[in-house]
Amino acid sequence: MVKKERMTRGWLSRKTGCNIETIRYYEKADLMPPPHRSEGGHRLYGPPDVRRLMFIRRCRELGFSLEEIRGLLKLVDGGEYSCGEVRDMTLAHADDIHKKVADLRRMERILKKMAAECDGGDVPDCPILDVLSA
Amino acid sequence: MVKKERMTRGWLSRKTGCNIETIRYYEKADLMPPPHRSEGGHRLYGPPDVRRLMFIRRCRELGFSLEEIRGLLKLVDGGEYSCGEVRDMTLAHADDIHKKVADLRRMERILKKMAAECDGGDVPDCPILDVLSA
DNA sequence: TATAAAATCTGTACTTGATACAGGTTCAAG
DNA sequence: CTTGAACCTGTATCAAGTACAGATTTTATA
Repeated sequence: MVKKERMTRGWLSRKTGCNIETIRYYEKADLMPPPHRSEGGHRLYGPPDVRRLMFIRRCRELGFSLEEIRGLLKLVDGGEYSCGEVRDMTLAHADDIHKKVADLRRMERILKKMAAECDGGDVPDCPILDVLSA
Repeated sequence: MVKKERMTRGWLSRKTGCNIETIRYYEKADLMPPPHRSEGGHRLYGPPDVRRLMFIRRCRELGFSLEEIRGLLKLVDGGEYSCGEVRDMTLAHADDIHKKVADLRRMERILKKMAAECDGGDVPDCPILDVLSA
């Protein structure tokens, strides 16, 4: 006998790691489609919803805005996705991230240097403002 | 005669690229110090404010919360902590940054890899979308 | 100098991307 | 058949801004 598990909002939340309230929010925000409902009005999902929500979550982690994700999903839903458009968005994001990494590494190095100077006993004259505001 | 340019909020906004309203917001949020005022009550800034605001902006771009930036600015402002405390906070921040760098590098790698798999044409099976929803 | 136009002032409302809570209903286990 | 967990809706809250309204100040032009 197969264990019949109801695929409710809580189930989807557990499957995806997405906050249960956020699922409702994404539905209202037109990222997730309105799901089927039980007799009593409870939301009922399925594996495709897991896939879609994972996609949304992954995109958020990668720094896409909900608006951008809506765009990506439209490509998915429409079936006529232009791979070039998706690639362009992706590369633009990758480029942003690359620049951020460079700055963060610079900042890390400076903070470590400050800490080292601080070890010596005198208050360091912090150069971090200069570096990041340049 | 030197052209005397009033260093108002609009000036600071133009110098830093920061939204003019956001400057007021940062003042209320204790990130920017209350500036001097003209006779009529208009805010008057100076070069140090440009430096500080640029720093805040860059930190935001790098993913620091206002709370974290407040912490960094306290280190920068100095005087409030013992040398040991400064060193500890600084190293903690450096550690945070190190983790952020690792995460961002991972994201960048994934995005680049996905883009590489994409030939840019109108192929109706975009690998990026597959990868993201997998 | 008078006055119009631009900039700024304060306070409040709206936005995004969630998350939390209140009070009521449905579901499933015992 | 009860009872508690899970779910429902709606609204409130949060962070980090952004926008607007109506009043005042500053600056430029006639």
